[in-house]
Amino acid sequence: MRATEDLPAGGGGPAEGARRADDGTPAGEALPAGAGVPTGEGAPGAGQDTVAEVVRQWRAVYPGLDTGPMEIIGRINRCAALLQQAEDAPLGRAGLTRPEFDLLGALRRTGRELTPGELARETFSSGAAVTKRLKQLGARGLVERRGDPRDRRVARVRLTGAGQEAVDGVMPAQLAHESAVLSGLGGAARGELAPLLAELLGRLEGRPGTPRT
Amino acid sequence: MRATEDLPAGGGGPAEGARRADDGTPAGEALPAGAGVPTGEGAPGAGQDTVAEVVRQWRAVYPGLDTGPMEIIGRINRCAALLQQAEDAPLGRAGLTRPEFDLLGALRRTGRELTPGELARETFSSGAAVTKRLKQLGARGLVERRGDPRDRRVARVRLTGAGQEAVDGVMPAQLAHESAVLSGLGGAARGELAPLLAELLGRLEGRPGTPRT
DNA sequence: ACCAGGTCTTTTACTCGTAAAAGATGCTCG
DNA sequence: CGAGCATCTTTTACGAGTAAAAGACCTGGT
Repeated sequence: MRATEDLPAGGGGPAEGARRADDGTPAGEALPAGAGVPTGEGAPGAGQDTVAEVVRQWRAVYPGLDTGPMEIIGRINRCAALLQQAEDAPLGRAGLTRPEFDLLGALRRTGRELTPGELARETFSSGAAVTKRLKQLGARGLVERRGDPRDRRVARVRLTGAGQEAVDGVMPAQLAHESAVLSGLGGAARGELAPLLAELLGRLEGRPGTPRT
Repeated sequence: MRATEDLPAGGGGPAEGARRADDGTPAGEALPAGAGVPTGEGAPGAGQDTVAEVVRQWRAVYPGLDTGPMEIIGRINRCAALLQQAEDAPLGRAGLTRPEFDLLGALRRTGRELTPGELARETFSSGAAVTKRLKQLGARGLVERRGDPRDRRVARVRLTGAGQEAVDGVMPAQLAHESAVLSGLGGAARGELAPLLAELLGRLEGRPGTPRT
């Protein structure tokens, strides 16, 4: 997760490697956030996820440890990974990657010009990454840049007409696609997940949250 | 996304790019999964997450669209991104990245020798990535490989004593760290999240789920 | 005015992961 | 038996992201 997103996918902002892109996570560290248990496995039934089996294996190895956190964190990580693969079909059709869409989306939702630095913060990515993406999106005619007259260090980036059309053309399909991915989830579950995740995310964001370079 | 994990983090398996993050998410596509709203924002209070603000912006732009999916998917992506940054402190201290830990963890939890292909499936990463990690972990003396006598195409990988010590030394700290990250989340919320995420993950994994190369 | 220090963006060097091709075996079937 | 195809792993080529340094530009104090 990377941590990239801009919202049709539900929310936040820019990409990440969730990223992760992974980041996914860059050269961070590597705790056990949920290795799957892709191998055969006995249980046939529904409702079995790979994380459950991995947790079972770990408990057998370390009977004394509390594996509770794995069941939440591992699942979030795994869900994010699968969602990012499944989620991006409409974007791919439009010839956009998620980080690119996140950037365009930030401009569209805020409705104003943004500087590269602001875009980096909105999309939770590094300034260097934004520079590269702007170069590509500019070459494709989706964004324009002009210098700020007041402060010549600063650039101001805005969507072109084609850029806005691209976002407006993809967004409905993206939201519909995400809706489809979540279908099959009981209505009750859907209603409960959002607030619970909001609480968790609020806590996580409370801490400074490792600002980007 | 990346999307790498092996469990202490809660779950699933290997990385992803998340990323991989990914992003994160590798070169997938880019729906709006939750661009943050890092900018000022008016609301001061607690319980405000960045995704909420992004959703608000999108709704203002597209009043007719159902932004519900964003509130779940965007938050999952953003949580995964933040968790992967916050989560890996103990691993870093041990000199391991998460993908490396995922690999070692797969060997530890299964308790047997695995082939590179099996490791790739367990850790949800590509075979090429496993090859590279095995080279590094082998050079550090954490894993050993020997040829399978029956089938010389196949390699068999196992933890060395040092490798097992590394996992056993880090795992408790990692779980404790993850527990700390989740503290602050009400006990009720903690109890509800795991089964809800399990249901979602089960659905997501039901589909083939883009097998790795 | 000048200069030390800070801000904003881009560039550079590097790492990591992937996809696709290449190698090396094993297996089946005529 | 051996040709052709499948399987397992590694290699190659490349794209993307990051951190850190470099550039360019403001600003406040003296």
